[in-house]
Order: sequence, then structure tokens, then C-alpha cells
Amino acid sequence: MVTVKSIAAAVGVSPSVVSAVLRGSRHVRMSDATRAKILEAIEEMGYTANFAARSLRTSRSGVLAVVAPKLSNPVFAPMLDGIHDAAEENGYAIMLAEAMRLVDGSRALERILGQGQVDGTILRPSSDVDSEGVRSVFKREAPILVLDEVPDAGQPWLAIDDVAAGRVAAEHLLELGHTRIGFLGGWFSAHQGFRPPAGFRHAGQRRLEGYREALQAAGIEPRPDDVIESDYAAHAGRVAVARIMELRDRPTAFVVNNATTSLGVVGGAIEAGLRVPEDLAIVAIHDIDVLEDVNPSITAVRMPMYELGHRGVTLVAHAIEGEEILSGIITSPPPELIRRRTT
Amino acid sequence: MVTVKSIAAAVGVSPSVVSAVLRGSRHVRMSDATRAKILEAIEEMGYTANFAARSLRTSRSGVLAVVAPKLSNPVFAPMLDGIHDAAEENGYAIMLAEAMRLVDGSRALERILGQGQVDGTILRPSSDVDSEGVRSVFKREAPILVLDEVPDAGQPWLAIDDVAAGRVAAEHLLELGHTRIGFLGGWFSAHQGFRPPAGFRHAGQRRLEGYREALQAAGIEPRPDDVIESDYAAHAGRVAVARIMELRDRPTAFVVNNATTSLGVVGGAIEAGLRVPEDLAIVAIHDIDVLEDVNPSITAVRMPMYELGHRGVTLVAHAIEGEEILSGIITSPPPELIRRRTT
DNA sequence: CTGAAAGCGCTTACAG
DNA sequence: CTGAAAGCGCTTACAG
Repeated sequence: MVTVKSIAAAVGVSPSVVSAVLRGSRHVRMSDATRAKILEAIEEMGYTANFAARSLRTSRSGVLAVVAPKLSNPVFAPMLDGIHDAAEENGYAIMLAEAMRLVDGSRALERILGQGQVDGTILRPSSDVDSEGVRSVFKREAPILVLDEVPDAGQPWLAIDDVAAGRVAAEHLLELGHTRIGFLGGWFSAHQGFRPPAGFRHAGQRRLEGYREALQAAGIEPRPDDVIESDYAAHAGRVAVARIMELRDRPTAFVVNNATTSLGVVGGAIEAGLRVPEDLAIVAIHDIDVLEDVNPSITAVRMPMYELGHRGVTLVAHAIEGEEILSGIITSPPPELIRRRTT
Repeated sequence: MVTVKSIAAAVGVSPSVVSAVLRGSRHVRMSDATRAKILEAIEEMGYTANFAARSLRTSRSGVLAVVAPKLSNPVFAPMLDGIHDAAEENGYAIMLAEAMRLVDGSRALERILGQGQVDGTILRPSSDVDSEGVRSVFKREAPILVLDEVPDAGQPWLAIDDVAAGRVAAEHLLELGHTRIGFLGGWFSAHQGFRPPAGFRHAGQRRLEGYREALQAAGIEPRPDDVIESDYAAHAGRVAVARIMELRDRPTAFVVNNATTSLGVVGGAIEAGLRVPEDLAIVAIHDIDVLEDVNPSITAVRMPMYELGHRGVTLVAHAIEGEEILSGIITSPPPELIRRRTT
């Protein structure tokens, strides 16, 4: 194995000098010739750093953990792009972890909790996450940031403007002349057998708030019956449509809390013989690529997910340097309505 | 910081004994009372292992890296489930890495290549992956397994039965009476500006092979013009449909190489005024949840992705123990046709 | 300005 | 059967 020591021996200097060259340190001075010789030896001998040793010595791993549920959810794709970009910019590598795997006693959780593995954590919680697991992550001393949800237990957080998202979606439908607008979505209480990690206020609840605000601002009193609970799968959209069809007197439009669900809503509505958007108009919250390509393409509110990820990592990187994290909402760019064929 | 040493001091034993308790080692014997006291101290003092130190000492990290492109592709979801399950079973944690991020000089690549970080790697290649980055991963001494593609450069690999997938899809269409069947799909040569990592034979090519076999077995000579190249996005399906519509004399059915693409194909076909399946029948290769819930729901060939991931990790875990990896194809369960409304 | 030495926390071969 | 000691590879405070 090629080590700092073996390179030092080959070049005829002390390990300290090699280490300094490796880290680009200016504290240790050496002649340009020496530096060149060392660099050449590193290249030639094929040195690769031993991060375990480095971490042990510096008690920094250079790794940030990102814990999220259902990493395959397309909504996360731009967020993960932002996370990765910011990580590179700040000199960190990202370790992705499936939140649902963070159960007590798992290797995955052990990794996050162990010393010398992770300098900071970004946690995107969800109802599907084992509460015990999540809670234990909070016990770590390393900085933690809650993404996309607002905890009330004092942890720093960063979220998108969910209230505005609900408002923008509802306003679009109001502008189109709809007066009877429903809201279809999930929040924790809707999940049978699940409860929110203690202290989290769910994005769905905030979006519902925005929807209510928009209706009330237009002089319409939202009807509790027009708020339909569901979960997040595409199939949930189908199930919800079946329920909607049973209503004698139903809304002409729905704000759908989730992009994936909207696929099932539209699919189910068409199959049930409804014309979309004539009989039922749909606005999804969160824009994903596929909404553009299905038929009819689905109107959606695009959220700044890239920025959420990017800013989140930057905040954690700063927190590692001792800065305090100021929790808040990303307001720029604001939620943007992408009008397609379901409205 | 609570260390092995501090626990040893608190209990009044030597660090070796604490270490033995921690690892459940049978080599070091101690009284039940001592073990109980140590366990209690570990719990009470809130010990968490320092993995950096452990890795440095044992030169094992207990981590397997999984490198794949577009982790948010829903096709990967069951594969990642299988990977995570097998990792837990074999005592490993998984470090997920976006292949597209593994470019030269990135922190992400540095992590994979560095010593003491990763005991083995599972690589799902793709045309989008920076070839330099991929090539350097192969230089690692730790075991590597190529998933879902067949390299001809001698690396061990594990794949699903793509030839059978193409065959099953085409046979279904033949059984329905179609005689003019096209194939829509992407392989490396189709990607402008990309070339395959040297030595990889793409899944798309193998599926095309299976499609050709099925047609020939039915006495139909496949027409080169009916094979349409595209890439993998949903939007590519729309683009392909536009091309198909220009054909004077076109197939009545298509095998679509990719589940996401099939969404765009169906969406585009309906928008172009084609009836699906009457004017154009579609079978997608790879089944994903959403195909069930769009309208019309899309017929697909389900592939054993969970098994691919599970078996892949198991093979790598064995390889770490010194066993040789036997490359091969997962034949059980075989590709399964899920018939829906596009055929 | 440069190099020798200490030590991060752990595990394990070895001495008692 | 149990404990003291060495050492994994690195970085850095310190002595020269």
C-alpha cells in the first residue's frame, strides 16, 4: 500500500512535507523542486488517501449524510442535484441514505450515528420514517438541518413556500372561473398506522392553508367536505377519484398535493368518463418531467427544489464551521405555475 | 467523547475486554457479571463507535458503494430495495452515489477511490456516466460488480435477462395478431456526444436481440426501419411518436425499451389522434408503479430488479470474503408480462 | 525553514 | 483466562 510514509521515503523527505503537499498547506514551506518531486511520486506510485486515517486524526470526515424517504421519488431529483452541486462547492461528499432504512439497530443508522463518519446531516423527514430512528439522529452533536418540513422542536429547518404553493394553485383555478375547488392531499394523520415524527408540521397542512387563504380572499368559504385525504402514491389518486365520483355535488377542480398522485387522479378521472379539464380541472403541486409528457399533460406548480437542496447543504457546511443556521423559507424563485392541459 | 478506553476505565477493566463485548467476540472470555457491567456502561455513557478508528485498524469499512446513474429513475426503486435488504443481511451499510457525479477530481469519486472507505462497489453503468470516472473505479483493488450491463472487459457482472424481456414483449404482440411490430429504444450509439464506457454491451441491444428472435421464430423478418432509436426520458417517447407518425407505412405495435419512455409514447400517440391500443399497441420493458395508474394503463414486462439488487450485494459480500464472483444472468423469476390497456 | 514525535480510537497478537 | 502494548495512516504542535 502506498502511504504518505512510503512516498516520503521514496522522495527523501519527511512525511510532514508530503502531507503538506497533499493538503496544499501553506504552513509548511518547501522548495518548488521538492514539491514537484513529491507530486510526481504521488502520481507515479498511485497514492490514494486513506480517509479512515485522515478522519481519525482530524475528526472530520468530509461527508454529509442526506437522509430522505423514497429517494426514487422524482420530486427529489432536482433537490439532489442541488445537494450534490453545493457539496462539491463546499468540499464535501454526499452519503445518501434511505430514511425508511434508518430503523433501530440497522447498519445504515449505525453509520449515521457513529463518530467520524458524517460531519453533518440533512434530513428530509416523512411519515414513513421510523420515528425512533429519526429521533436518534437528532441526538448527534454534528449539525443537522431539516429540509422541506418545519419541526417545532427547535431544530434548524429550511423549507419551500408551501403556503404560497397552495395559494398559487388555487388562484389559478379561481382565475379560470372555478368557484368550487377541492383539495386532495396527504398529511400525517391520514396515514393509517403512522404518526408524524414528534414535532413536525407537514407540508400538506401548509399547502392546505394556502389553498384556504386563496379561496377566502376570493370570497369563497372552503368546504371541509371538499378536502380529501389520501397518501402519496399514484394509486392513491385513483382511489381518491373513486371517492370523488360518489359525491352527489362535487368540485369542478382540485388542487392535488402531490405530482405522482396527480397522474393517478387524471388517469382515474378519464377512465371514469370525466373530461379533463372540462368536467374536472387539476393542478398538481410539484412539477416533475413526466407531467409534461402524459396525455393530457398536467398543470403543476413548480417549486424551487434545486435551490432547497443547494441552500440546505450550504447552510450545513457553514454550521460545521461554527456559524448558526437561520431557519427559513426559500422565497426565490417563487412557486411558478406551469400551465398545461388539465386546466 | 465516550471511548472504549473511557468505558474500560469506568468499569475497571482493560479496553480489550470492552472491545470484545462490543464485537460480541468469543475469543476473549469474561464473567457474565463483567459483560453486564460493560453493557450497562456502554448504554449509560452513550457510547457510539468511531468508525474511522475501526476502519483504520481493521482495514474494513463495512460500507458498500452503489454507483448508479439517475437514482431517481423509478426502475431502480426495487433494485435499491434489494440492495439495502441484502446489505443489512450481510452486515454492510450502503453508500449511494450518483454515477453522473463521479467525474474526475470530484469529492464523490475521491470517496469511492480512497482507502478505508468502501469494501466493495456495485456499479450500474450508463452512457451518461463519465467514462474516465468509471474506468478509475475499476482500478480499485476492492471487489467490483457490474450490474445490469454486460462488460466484455473481464469484470464480473450480473444482469437481468434482457434477451428474454425483448422476446416476451414481442411474443405478446405476436399472440395478439400483430405482424408489423416495431422496437423503440436507446443504446449507446444513439446518444449524441456519449459513447459507452469501453467494453459495455448495452441492455437495449440485448432486448433488441430478443425482439428479433421472437419475430423470426414467428416467421417474420424484422425490418431495420421499424427499429427506432431514442433516449430514455419520457419526452423521448413524444419525439419518437412524431417520427413514427411521419412513416407512410408504420408498425401497429411497438416494444418500448423503457418504462418512462412509454409514458411519452402513449401520451404522444393519443395526442396525435391515434387510438391506443387499436391503432398502436405498446408494451414497455420494465414495470413501474405509475404504469398501472395512468390512462390507458400500460402493458409492461416486469423484470426481477429486486432480485438483481439483492443477489448483486450478496455476491460482492462473498467476494470480499475471498470467493470468486461467477458472472451471470438472473433467470428466476423470469420476465413477466403484466397485461394492461395498451395491448 | 524542516523533521521527529505524538496521538486520534480502535483491535489484536502476544506476554503474563 | 486477562491485560499491556503495538500499530493501522494520517496530521500537527513542537523541537531543533
